[in-house]
Amino acid sequence: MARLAEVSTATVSRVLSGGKPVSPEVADRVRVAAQDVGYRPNPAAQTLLRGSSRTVGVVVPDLGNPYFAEILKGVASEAAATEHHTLVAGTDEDPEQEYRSAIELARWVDGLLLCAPRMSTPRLREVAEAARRLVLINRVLRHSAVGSVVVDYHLGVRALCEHLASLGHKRIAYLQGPTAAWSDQQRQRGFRSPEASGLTIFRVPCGSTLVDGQAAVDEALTYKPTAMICFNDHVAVGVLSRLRELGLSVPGDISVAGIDNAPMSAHTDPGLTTYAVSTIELGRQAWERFTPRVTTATTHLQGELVIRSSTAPPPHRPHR
Amino acid sequence: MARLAEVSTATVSRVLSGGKPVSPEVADRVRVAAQDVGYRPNPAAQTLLRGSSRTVGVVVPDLGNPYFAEILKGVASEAAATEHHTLVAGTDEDPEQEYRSAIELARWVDGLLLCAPRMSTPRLREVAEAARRLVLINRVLRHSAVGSVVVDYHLGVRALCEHLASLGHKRIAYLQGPTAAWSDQQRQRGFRSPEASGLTIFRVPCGSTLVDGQAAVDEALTYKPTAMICFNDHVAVGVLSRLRELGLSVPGDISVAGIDNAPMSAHTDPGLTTYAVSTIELGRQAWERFTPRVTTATTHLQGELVIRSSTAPPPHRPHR
DNA sequence: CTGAAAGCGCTAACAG
DNA sequence: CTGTTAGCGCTTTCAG
Repeated sequence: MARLAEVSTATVSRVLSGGKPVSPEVADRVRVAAQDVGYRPNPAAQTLLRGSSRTVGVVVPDLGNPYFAEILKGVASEAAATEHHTLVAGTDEDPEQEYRSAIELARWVDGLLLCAPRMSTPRLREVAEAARRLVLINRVLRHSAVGSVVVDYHLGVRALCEHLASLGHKRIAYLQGPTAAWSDQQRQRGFRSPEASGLTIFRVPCGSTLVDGQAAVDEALTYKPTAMICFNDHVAVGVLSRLRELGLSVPGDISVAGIDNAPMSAHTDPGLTTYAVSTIELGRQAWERFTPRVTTATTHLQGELVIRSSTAPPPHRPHR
Repeated sequence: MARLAEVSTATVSRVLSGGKPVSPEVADRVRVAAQDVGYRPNPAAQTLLRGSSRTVGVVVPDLGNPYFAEILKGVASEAAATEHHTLVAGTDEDPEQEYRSAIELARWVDGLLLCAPRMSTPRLREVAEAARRLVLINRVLRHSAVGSVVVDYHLGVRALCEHLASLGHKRIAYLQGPTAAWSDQQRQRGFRSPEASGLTIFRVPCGSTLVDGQAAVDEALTYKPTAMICFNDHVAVGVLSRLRELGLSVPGDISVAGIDNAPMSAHTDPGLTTYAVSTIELGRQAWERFTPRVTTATTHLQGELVIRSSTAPPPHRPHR
């Protein structure tokens, strides 16, 4: 290709990278030749030289989960806008894999976006050392050069509690997220707010998926709650489905609320009351934390209460 | 690090890559030193030398779409199992971006997995030339070294037609997918099957999302169909939601069927009759097409009819 | 403005 | 078994 245009490789490089002093005539010749041969520089060589791959890494517990899929979408789209690539890894909700994937990707990428709800703090710190730049989702770490974007889930739970209390509910079942997940603890903080003080909260082990929700309903019902707050909307959809099977009506017999406002939540029957957070915004914010000018501090994202028809005053007599 | 263990860089490389003749004593010393310093080889340098990045690229129209998210999950997980990384790009359903992303990633990766329903065949051919290895999802291209994994959607439509016909339906609205999408044409092939011969099909422009489905319902109803077949389950969920708003009961007044069997489809009310295809399997199959031993030919994936409660015999009198 | 040459970090080939 | 050396493809000095 350098041969084709009869110039040195250095000149080709100058033309293609742009903004270098090259005579217009030569520049054109090079561009034509490049087009002809379909020449594109080898990115590995560029990376080696520059010390930057123009790539960000995204590590999440489950790539199939729409919540993370949307975050990924937000990041990838921002990244693409500045000629960056996006490397991904799913970790199957396994702390060991969270660590391995993060460490592995860290070597490749300019910046790492990590959602690792279960990784231990020391290991997280190791990752922070290994990565050029690290941004955490829904988790914080005291460490220079580590930024965080966290959703203030305790405010969400608080808002849901206030909403349910104002409807007259007293006994609330909380379907917990994955054990030891940082963001579940955030949610639980909401139950210690003044808005929740008149409520009795029954904690039920659950998880983060539709199937988890479905499975946890029966245990939750043993507490005779008049409302359920679910770890997220997926769980809530599973709950609605199981309640329907049991012949209980929502919100007639029992109210159900989710968290996150998943796309489907506006279309369930009944429509799901939830705490809406914008995952696209989350992705965008996370991306911004990679740019040098932005502080490494923690960004707090607030959501808003979305009241649909899955919540209503409790029945006068408890069901059954 | 080589200094720390008092050996040459070549020896370090031999130890770390494994399977090379090194005395156990030295090997241990190197491993300890590497551990100490936290040394990890520079992947860009390795890539440059090897000519392979151990990376696959995945290009899909919408990273936020659960359908593609699951395919991505399947591929990423298979890739990780063999120490490969996964690079992604979403293309916002834009043919131009489909092309640019594909060409761009092709330079980086060992293999490219491409779902580009709208890209023109000549451009697709260009991508095939640029990529070391190319696998297409739901699309075929006559070209050596290009494999495909396609879902036989015409069989799905055929099965749905047979199912609806056997229930006594005659007037069916089909809510079309994105214009010019290859996989929509596949579906439409199903309407030319014998099973559909007794049916009158009304084609309604729609799209691939929940919101598209919601919006297309009113036009579809002008044909007074007794059943609707939707491009995919997302559309169907949007349809269910709009029909509910209109006060029409499913399946009492009208039957609705989807395609794909999205995770949520078992949990809608009523449960959605659909044609189930395994996206995980799709991802896995796609991955297998990257391994040299596997032929580049097209793999056909079949789904199966899943009958839930959104389909039933038509009402005796048409609604309204 | 352009070419020659060094070197990014690594591993394969070649000596020893 | 181990060290030395060349070179992967590019960009960036440094000369001219």
